[in-house]
Amino acid sequence: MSNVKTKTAYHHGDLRQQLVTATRALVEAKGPDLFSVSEACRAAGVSTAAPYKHFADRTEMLVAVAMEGFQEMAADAERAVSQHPPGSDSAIAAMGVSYVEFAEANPGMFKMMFAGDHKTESLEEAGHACYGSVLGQVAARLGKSDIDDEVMQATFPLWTFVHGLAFLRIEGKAEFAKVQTSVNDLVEMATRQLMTH
Amino acid sequence: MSNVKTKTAYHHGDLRQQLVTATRALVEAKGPDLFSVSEACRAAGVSTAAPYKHFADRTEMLVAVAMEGFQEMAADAERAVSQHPPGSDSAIAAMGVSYVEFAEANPGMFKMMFAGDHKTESLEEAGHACYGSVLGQVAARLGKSDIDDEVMQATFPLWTFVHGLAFLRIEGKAEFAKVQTSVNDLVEMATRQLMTH
DNA sequence: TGTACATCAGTGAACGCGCGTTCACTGATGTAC
DNA sequence: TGTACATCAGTGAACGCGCGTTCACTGATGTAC
Repeated sequence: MSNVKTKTAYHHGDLRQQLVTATRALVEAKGPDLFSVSEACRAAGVSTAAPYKHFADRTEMLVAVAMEGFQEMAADAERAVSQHPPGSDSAIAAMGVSYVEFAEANPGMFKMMFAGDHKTESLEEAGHACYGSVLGQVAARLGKSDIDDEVMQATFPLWTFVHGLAFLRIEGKAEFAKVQTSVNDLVEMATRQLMTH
Repeated sequence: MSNVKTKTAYHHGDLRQQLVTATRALVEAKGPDLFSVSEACRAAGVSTAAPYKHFADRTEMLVAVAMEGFQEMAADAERAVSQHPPGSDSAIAAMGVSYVEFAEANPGMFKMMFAGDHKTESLEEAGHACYGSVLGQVAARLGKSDIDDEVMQATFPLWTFVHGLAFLRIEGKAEFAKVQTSVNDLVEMATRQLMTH
């Protein structure tokens, strides 16, 4: 299989994607700060100089992983929301649940996406796109056709809640606090409560 | 002044505390993963071998900083709660606000305290002590004399919310989401809403 | 189809660097008499 | 009070290590004729 890799990878191959995948695995395994270019190269089976044909530096490799994260997160949210009536509490809650589930499935990447280091215009955009679809649902829920200030004020507490839940679950604090309630129930309850004025 | 330091620090001095302070500053400046023993030594004005008279290794230095964090956090919460009627919504909200304010004042330390690396029994204890005083307030609010399951289920969403708010504010996501509502108002509203069943 | 050439992805060796930790040591301090 | 000694906090040099990045190179591929 390393044979196949080598064959397809050389020249116009998929080394860039292989490196992103390796970087992603390392970010999960030891965190973005402890990720090293050398180790990603070892994992991908190439020399330590190879990445510089695809990325300007170490940071760009991490940014590529974060981008992949935002894209997957957006896709997850889209899938979740599509199974509920648009603008319903359950649609909003479903997006929240998918957010937490993404974080639990990709804790290293999730933390990195929100770590604030390595900011890029395209990363910022990807983040806005994710948040935008939540804003859209809340607007629909409030019977509004555009995203005005009221929509934004109403959405932020929901984000706050699911973001906190994502982190606490990643770090095992749900066990620490002896909570057995499922993510689904927690998010549904909070959505209902926080949407009440 | 480095004179004074040297004079008082040598032999039975306060090098340990000086190193903790230096480590703390570095954790704030560049994060716990990028903290280096050498740099802390430079900051404290001692040789790189000196810390090993006070700490077993690099990790122990970070643990000491996290401990300091939990103690300060607990003190802040105590101070905040003492200015409100015990078991009131406003007392609970005040603890939440102090949590977020601590995080904003010590973002690096805060993230490290919840990062999950470097777990220690005494750190775990310190965390429990912090959470315990919130549980106590919620129990009082619910008219209970002990911390039973209902109290714990009621408390967790509150923690979730303020934890999420702390992180989002640290990372500047409140501006990202164009929210101007103050931390105080956000926490008070959420407390009221999440305490409703 | 065959050949000459330009392109450019990946190589492998090297660089300078800062790191965590260890070691035998030194010399200021505290204590026993 | 003075002296001899034990303690032990801090030194400075050294260790082996893995890192990010650069560099001249090689050789497979795509293209023009």
